[in-house]
Amino acid sequence: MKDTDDKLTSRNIKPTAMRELVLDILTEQKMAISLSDLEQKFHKSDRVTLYRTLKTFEEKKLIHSIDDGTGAVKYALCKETCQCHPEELHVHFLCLKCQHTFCLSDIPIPSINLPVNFSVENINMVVKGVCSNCKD
Amino acid sequence: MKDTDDKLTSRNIKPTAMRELVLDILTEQKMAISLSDLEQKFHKSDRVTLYRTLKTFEEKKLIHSIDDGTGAVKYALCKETCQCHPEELHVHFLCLKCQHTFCLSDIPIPSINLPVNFSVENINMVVKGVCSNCKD
DNA sequence: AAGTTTATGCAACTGAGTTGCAAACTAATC
DNA sequence: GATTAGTTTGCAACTCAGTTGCATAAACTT
Ligand SMILES: [Mn+2]
Ligand SMILES: [Mn+2]
Ligand SMILES: [Zn+2]
Ligand SMILES: [Zn+2]
Repeated sequence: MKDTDDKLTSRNIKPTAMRELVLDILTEQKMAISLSDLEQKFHKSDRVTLYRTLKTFEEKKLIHSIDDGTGAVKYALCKETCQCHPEELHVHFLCLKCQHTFCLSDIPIPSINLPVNFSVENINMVVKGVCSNCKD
Repeated sequence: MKDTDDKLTSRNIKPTAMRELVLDILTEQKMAISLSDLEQKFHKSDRVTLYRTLKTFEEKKLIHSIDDGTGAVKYALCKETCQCHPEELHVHFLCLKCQHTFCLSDIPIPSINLPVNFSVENINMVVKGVCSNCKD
């Protein structure tokens, strides 16, 4: 998996077997997945290793985390060049029927006029509703 | 506490001693508080009762909850007439220094153009950064 | 090869949120 | 005022996500 390795090394992450595997799984996903979801994609796996792998990936901005209020943080790949700055962030969508969490990568988070002397470092915007698949 | 009672009854919540007490504490707060925060305002209290009180308050839209990603949901009073519809919602702010969560009641959540056939029921928008008190 | 750093696996713990159940309390009916 | 029915409260116990410590294994450094 040369391609996978490159993605890891370009983010300064040492490409171990575990990490390649996790990155490949993340790449396959159409929606954001939680640590538990990830764990279940392995037959035998250690929760803590996966946990630390996700932490590393997030620190290095290979993935971003989404707190959609369901109780489990979800993760999804960042775009190649993403540095997760406030201007680069996108809206997320939680479907209340299928419980899937989508990256609305094309929808940037609108900028906000904060009160004076408040400064932004990060923004989490989660829209909840019904997705197109679940629309009756 | 006639005023407190009125607020409760107007939202169809039976005014018990516990509920009056909790509502009074919530009314005093300048920022949103968590269940644990609330618990610590009592000398002797039962976490579960407070938990259920907050749940009831939220169901009846006397308060709204804020998931600011700190691991503990915060709560704050709604405005008198609030029905917590998407158009009525406001932005929240988490200060990464003092960890306080503010209701930016004057800043409505901007409306978003969702992909076709996606519908909104609720939105959570939390801006993280440094508040005016913590600005160095 | 020996030594150093980094990653992994297992056990154990924390803390938020939640449920079940019995006792206490309230409101309604006789 | 006693009887009943419905609601609220308090306590115990549990779930589950997230986290830490530590010992082993693997990967780099000299
Ligand atoms: Mn995303
Ligand atoms: Mn608020
Ligand atoms: Zn759906
Ligand atoms: Zn602050």
